[in-house]
Amino acid sequence: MTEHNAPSGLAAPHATTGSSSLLAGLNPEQLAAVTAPPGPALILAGAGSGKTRVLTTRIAWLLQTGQATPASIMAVTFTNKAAKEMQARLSAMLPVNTRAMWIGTFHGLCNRFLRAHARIAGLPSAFQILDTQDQLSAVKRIIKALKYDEEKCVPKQTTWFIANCKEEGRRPKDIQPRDELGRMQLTVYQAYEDQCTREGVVDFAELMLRTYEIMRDHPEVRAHYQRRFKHILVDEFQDTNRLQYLWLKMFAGRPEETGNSLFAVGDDDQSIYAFRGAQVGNMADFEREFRVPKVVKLEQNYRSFGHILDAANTLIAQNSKRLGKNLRTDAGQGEPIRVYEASSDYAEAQWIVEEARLLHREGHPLHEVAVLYRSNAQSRVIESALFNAGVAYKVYGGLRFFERAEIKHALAYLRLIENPNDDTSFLRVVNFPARGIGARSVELLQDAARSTGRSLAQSVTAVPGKTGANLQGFVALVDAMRECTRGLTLRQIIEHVVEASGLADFYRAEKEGQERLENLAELVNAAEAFVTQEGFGKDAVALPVDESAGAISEGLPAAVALANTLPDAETGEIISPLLAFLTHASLEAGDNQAQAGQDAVQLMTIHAAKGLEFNNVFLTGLEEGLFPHENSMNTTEGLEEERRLMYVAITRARQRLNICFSQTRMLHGQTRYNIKSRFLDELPEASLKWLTPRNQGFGSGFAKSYQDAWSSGRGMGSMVGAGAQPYRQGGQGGQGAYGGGSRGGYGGQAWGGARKEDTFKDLTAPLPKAMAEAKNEGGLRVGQGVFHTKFGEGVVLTLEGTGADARVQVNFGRHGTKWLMLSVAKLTPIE
DNA sequence: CGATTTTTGTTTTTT
DNA sequence: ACAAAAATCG
Repeated sequence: MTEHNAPSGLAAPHATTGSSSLLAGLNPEQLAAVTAPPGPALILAGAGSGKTRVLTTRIAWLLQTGQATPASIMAVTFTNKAAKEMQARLSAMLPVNTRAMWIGTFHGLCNRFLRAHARIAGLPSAFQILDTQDQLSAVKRIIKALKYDEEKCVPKQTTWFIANCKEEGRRPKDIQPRDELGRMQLTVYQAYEDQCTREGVVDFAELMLRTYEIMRDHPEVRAHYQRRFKHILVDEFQDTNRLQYLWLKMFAGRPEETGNSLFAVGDDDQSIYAFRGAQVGNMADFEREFRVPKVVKLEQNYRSFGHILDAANTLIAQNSKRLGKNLRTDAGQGEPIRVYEASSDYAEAQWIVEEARLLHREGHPLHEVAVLYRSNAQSRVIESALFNAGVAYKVYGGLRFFERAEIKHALAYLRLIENPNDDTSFLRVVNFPARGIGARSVELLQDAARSTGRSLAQSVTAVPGKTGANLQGFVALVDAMRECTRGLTLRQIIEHVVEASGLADFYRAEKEGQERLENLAELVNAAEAFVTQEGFGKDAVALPVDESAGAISEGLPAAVALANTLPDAETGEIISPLLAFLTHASLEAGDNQAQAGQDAVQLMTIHAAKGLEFNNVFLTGLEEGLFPHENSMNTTEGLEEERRLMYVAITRARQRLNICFSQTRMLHGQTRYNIKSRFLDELPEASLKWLTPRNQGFGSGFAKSYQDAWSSGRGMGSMVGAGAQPYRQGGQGGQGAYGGGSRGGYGGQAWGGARKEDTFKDLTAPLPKAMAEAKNEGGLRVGQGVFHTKFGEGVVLTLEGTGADARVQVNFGRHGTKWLMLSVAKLTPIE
């Protein structure tokens, strides 16, 4: 999203010609970054410090001052969105031929590289790209074929193992297995590689690794690219993994030999992708290995007000391994951060809805209101509340366009047209729509293919009888589609395949198939759009190895794209528009945002919010175990990454930040009692405004939320376990549209999962014994907040026994869950 | 073989 | 709670 140069949303100055105006409006830090002398540069760019502006201005400045030609520039990003934005901003700044530059994602550029060097790479020129789903199904297939126990050699973990190996640059031959599992995984890895080679497919990690290896092993190729790309710029450098760093080093070469400049922009405090292999250490390594003369720090923030930055700075200061950076602003303190403690996730959502409405009434557009959460599961209750209140909202994340089942089915047929030996695609659609080819037939076919080392399509004649005939029928169908679509436009090809495959008929017959039909129609549109506006084949275009500065791109696109064919650099083969589109579909999963531009509250995970900014932010679920997440809070590294995530979340807000948490929350069908997140304690008290009393007990919070829920006539499912009186009435409320009440009311799970048999449907039944007991034992009840001299704040989960035997289970958050004897432990109720 | 029922597994995610 | 994958039945 656009980074503004003032919290008020002041737009960047218009670009004109002349480098002086290009640089106008930059602060001294930004200016130093943009005009850094040739050689390695590391820019430590804080949140909202104008990072994208610096990156694009740097390129423009290099071009304008004649230090670089377009063809000598490579700019690498992680997402297609970032690459597109860079391209767009650059074109707005300068009348420049961005086609001559290599601007794209790591994987997009690798794809471009490998298409140009398919032969050296040992790949068919029409190689296809496996996504994560395809990869998993391929690995599953291999594990089954090897007759390994899926309990021991878990498919998902094995794909993770393979990806990790590749990201460390390790091929099967480089690996020494240590144990049984390692040996199994290695065997699968080897078989997977063989299978990918046989089918002519590569996965994402393979794109990177194969490009790296070619650069490493082919001096003439390496020399060419090192000679060509004098300026390599990298965005979000803190997110690079080991292989990506090696890859960059390979393109840059030794600076003293090549004279190339590697310009890296990143923020170690916003490193939130260690879980998928990102190595923040690459920043420090880069500084050391390349002897970066001076790290430029962009600490002037143009986004948020003072209280928000104070909170962010104070929080992140508690992390140990940092390059060190402190954000500052000229914008004044602004409003304090508001903190709200809710009694339940439901009440939390309710509060957010009310506040969002209030903001809307005050004139804030809804798209300037964002609700952020740690995990996707949290969105549901918020969506419900917004929906019931009639407030427009939009959820980001989830299934993307090209990941939808019907789209993947259609793409599988298209891929088979392009490459009949793509077994993954074959298996996906061989019996979809159903055509009498069951699991047994497929197994026979796989056995036949395995014994001859051929593809499934090549082996159909080896299966005898009726099943064999069915299989041959399927192959004939695909062959017929290939024949019929020869010479057609991309649009016609897809339309034909959707009909001829039977997909259209299948979904027309389905009750719920309407949406899927619409998506298939949308696929045709996407293809059409790809051919026309995207300037077809951007990703698939192969550029001659010996092209000279910019010359190649000048006349090429218009003439050749119209012909819908492009010559391959080396082989002279034709790259079809279909192949180009399939590549596009693999590398760009497609937006999942419907109705863009509609004014709606923005719902997303904190990860998804990185790089975005909003006037009003609601940060939800600040509870121990949820944020920081329980799976990450037991190691220092894990906790520090969670803290960086919190830092990212805070710095999304321009004007108003609201943080909320809840005493109870439904998770996996059980009510959980959490205590507030330690991150709240790590924020400066002076920047916070508590809307609810500190240390408020469960009871008083409940009273309010009960009123809210009851007056709006909604269910009480998540509030069970509060007081006696609302208990019954709440059940009746539960018959309404929402909250799970319509499915037989609340069950025993409301008791922290301790009692499985407490499910009762009679809403007039007397209170369960557990509740009566709980209410009186030492003045404690389930959900009660307590204070312990050693463990600090906690929440009562379970009460057992009476009198001297009375025991209580308490969740103390970071100190874990403890069983305590009431007669021994010093517990003070918090009210 | 194909539909129905049971079991399972649920942090974050781009390419 | 809830969806997707696996197991089981006609």
